[in-house]
Amino acid sequence: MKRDTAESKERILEAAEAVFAETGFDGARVDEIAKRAGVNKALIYYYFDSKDAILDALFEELIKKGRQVQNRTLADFPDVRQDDIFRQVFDGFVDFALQNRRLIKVALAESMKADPKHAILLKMGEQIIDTEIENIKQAYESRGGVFPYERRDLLVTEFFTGVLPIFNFAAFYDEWMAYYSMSEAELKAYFFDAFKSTHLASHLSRYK
Amino acid sequence: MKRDTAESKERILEAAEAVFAETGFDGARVDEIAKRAGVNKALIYYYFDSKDAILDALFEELIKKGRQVQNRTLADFPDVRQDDIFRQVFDGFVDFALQNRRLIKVALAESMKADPKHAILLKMGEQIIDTEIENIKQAYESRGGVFPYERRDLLVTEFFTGVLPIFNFAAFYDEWMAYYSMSEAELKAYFFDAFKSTHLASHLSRYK
Amino acid sequence: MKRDTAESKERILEAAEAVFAETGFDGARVDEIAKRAGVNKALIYYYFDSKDAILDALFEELIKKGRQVQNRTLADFPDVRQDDIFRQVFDGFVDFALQNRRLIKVALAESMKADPKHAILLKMGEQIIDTEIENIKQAYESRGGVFPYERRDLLVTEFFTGVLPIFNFAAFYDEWMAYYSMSEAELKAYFFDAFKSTHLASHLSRYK
Amino acid sequence: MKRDTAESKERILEAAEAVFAETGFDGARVDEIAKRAGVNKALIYYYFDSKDAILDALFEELIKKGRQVQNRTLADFPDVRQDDIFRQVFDGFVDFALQNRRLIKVALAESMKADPKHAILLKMGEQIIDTEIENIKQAYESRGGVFPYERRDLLVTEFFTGVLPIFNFAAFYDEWMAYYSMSEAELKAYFFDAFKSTHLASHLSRYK
DNA sequence: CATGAATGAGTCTTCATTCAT
DNA sequence: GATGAATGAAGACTCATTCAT
Repeated sequence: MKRDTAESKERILEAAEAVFAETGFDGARVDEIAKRAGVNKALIYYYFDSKDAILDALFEELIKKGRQVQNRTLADFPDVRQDDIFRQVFDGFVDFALQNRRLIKVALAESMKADPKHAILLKMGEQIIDTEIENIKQAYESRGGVFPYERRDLLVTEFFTGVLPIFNFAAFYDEWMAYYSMSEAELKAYFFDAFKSTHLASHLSRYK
Repeated sequence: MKRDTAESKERILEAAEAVFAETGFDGARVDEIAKRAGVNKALIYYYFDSKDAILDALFEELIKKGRQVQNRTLADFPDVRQDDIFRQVFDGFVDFALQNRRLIKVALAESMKADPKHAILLKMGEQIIDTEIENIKQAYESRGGVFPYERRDLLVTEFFTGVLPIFNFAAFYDEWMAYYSMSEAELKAYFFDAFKSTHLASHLSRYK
Repeated sequence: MKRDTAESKERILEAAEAVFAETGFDGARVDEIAKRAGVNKALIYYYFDSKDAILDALFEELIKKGRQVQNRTLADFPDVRQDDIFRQVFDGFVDFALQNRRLIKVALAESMKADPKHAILLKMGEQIIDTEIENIKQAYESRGGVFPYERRDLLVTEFFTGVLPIFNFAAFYDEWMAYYSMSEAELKAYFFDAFKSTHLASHLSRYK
Repeated sequence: MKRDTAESKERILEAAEAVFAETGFDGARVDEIAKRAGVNKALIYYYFDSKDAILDALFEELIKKGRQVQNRTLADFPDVRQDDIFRQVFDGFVDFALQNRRLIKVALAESMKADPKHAILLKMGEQIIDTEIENIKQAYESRGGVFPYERRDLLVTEFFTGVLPIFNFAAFYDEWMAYYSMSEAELKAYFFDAFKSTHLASHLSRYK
């Protein structure tokens, strides 16, 4: 009873992402994933070693996508001196976060667990911020200046006031709209203003 | 295995909070809670109707504490015109968040689930922000002015760039220190600077 | 719905022994054990960590019983010079083997598996034979003689022509009676004759 | 992954024999057999109806080989009066047993199960011993004598002190060498001595 | 002949919850 | 209050077997 061949694996990943996001990883049932994917439960174990392995596969994909988005963004906006550059860069991240908000939810929840093997968000954050730092540093140096900030300072600043707010925005996007009966447009507009007047302002004042 | 009697309930709550924080609510085992509390598993069901009820009790306490902190803060700093008032107010919130970071972790994770009955963080955020808004509004009006902001705008702004960063800071506090071998003092210092230059700056520019 | 208290564990072990013997360990179903023991399946896991652990417990008991039988036998028949002593000793072993034939079946089957952790029969055999050797050696020495046999030789001889035939006799006891419609008495009589004219004869000719 | 075509079936049987011996029939996985045979799992079901059918095929082959060995032996040693004839006959059986020790393991384990359909060893034993009896009887009669033993007596004697020790020797051959770090030569030498001084001695004393 | 994909029916194990004392 | 024992209802994972190509 084969389907559009080899697409089953994709359907499983898609279904798993949805179920994980809705119930959390531990709350997710493999049965439910199978049902949503429209496949036999055993087929899931044909493609993946375990429930954990499904999440690993999803996270790997997420990290890859994140890297791609960042690389593309850096290529598109090589000069960070213009005032509106940051805004565009962050727009890119917000779109990425929204598109992947289901997995970001799971990543947030899992990363708060005690076992450090779950620390995916810290790893992703580190990668994103280090790349960003490297880029800004090069901009400084290409102008003959010296990058005047410490990595550890920037990691904290960028993670807690840059990366996390965007990820949280994505993670609570749907719940927020449901809770406040707010439209996507309204929510996005408010958030962009908020982010601009906080994180972006800080960026512009810092990196001149 | 009897202790100072009746303190068992407290021990159960304490143990549950720890276990929930380490493994997430769904990942937590009642057996483990009993073991850590040093009580028989059945005793947990003598005091609580269900595993859910334990979390409910913890959340209720958290909300109560949150309200107290906010009330105390508002009482201590009735006049928000001074530049450093906000800083003190947020210091209060950060301390509160850190002290309750185990439950905040759980609240964050649970609030991202699809079922709206888990939306505790949205409720808490709404309460905190509405109270804050009310306070600022009164300050305006006591000076004969008119509060010029919309509630929905402020809810978004305060939630995603005020409440959530602080809660996330608390939630990732331990993991961050472990991941980056960073001391509490260093992490706190960086975070306060970051928060000051983002959220606080925005506040000061907005509410004159 | 408690029963005659704490007897459940015993019933589980008893049922497991029966099921393991009938179907082999891998063929045994925990459900079937629970059904036969008249207990809830989960109770099995209350007392034992796993299906494996049940077998371990049974084997441990078997080894303990084996040691007891051997010690008692050696106490009863300290002087091995009499012709009929060996017969009595072996009678003791045959009774022990028959009484524990269900577990001996499992031990035989498991001991043939590749993974050395299953080698229970080799361990039991070694223990039995070493004790026996030690006993015979002391008899020699108490008479001022020297025990003239090598351990490795005796291990092979005793294991393959002493221990194993008796264990096999026990293991195939029921199947044999069913297959040949033979009575217990007839089977035992033939086997005792056979054993006497083989292993016992060898013993008597060897240890003078 | 095609090989010299049609040899696949042979490879499957070979792999199955190995896996059955290592893990027992119930512990064996068809996947593992396929992997070891280097064929697709479905191909196994092209050649065999079921996992059971593979074992049946192997057992059938074993029984055929057993018959051949016995017939050849009887042809080679028609006159059983010579003292060393039995020794040669048993040597033949030991070689046969060692060469087929993997299947003998499985036969032993399966034959101890409750369901009589597994009683292959009893069937094999009966065939071997009846043939042997028939042969000895003819020797008696050709000399004008009368064969003075009962079939049921001989069945028990030969099975438990003849056939089974040899089969067990084969079944535990590898495990024994591993357990005691004993060489093949040493083990064989000890066993032959042991067998000679027990079963063979009995034979020689009985059939004059 | 051969294979990758698919599946129904288990199979062990877990877990929140309850009960008798 | 407190506990050891007990249980129903899942839960993750397995496995022999089949199917389409």
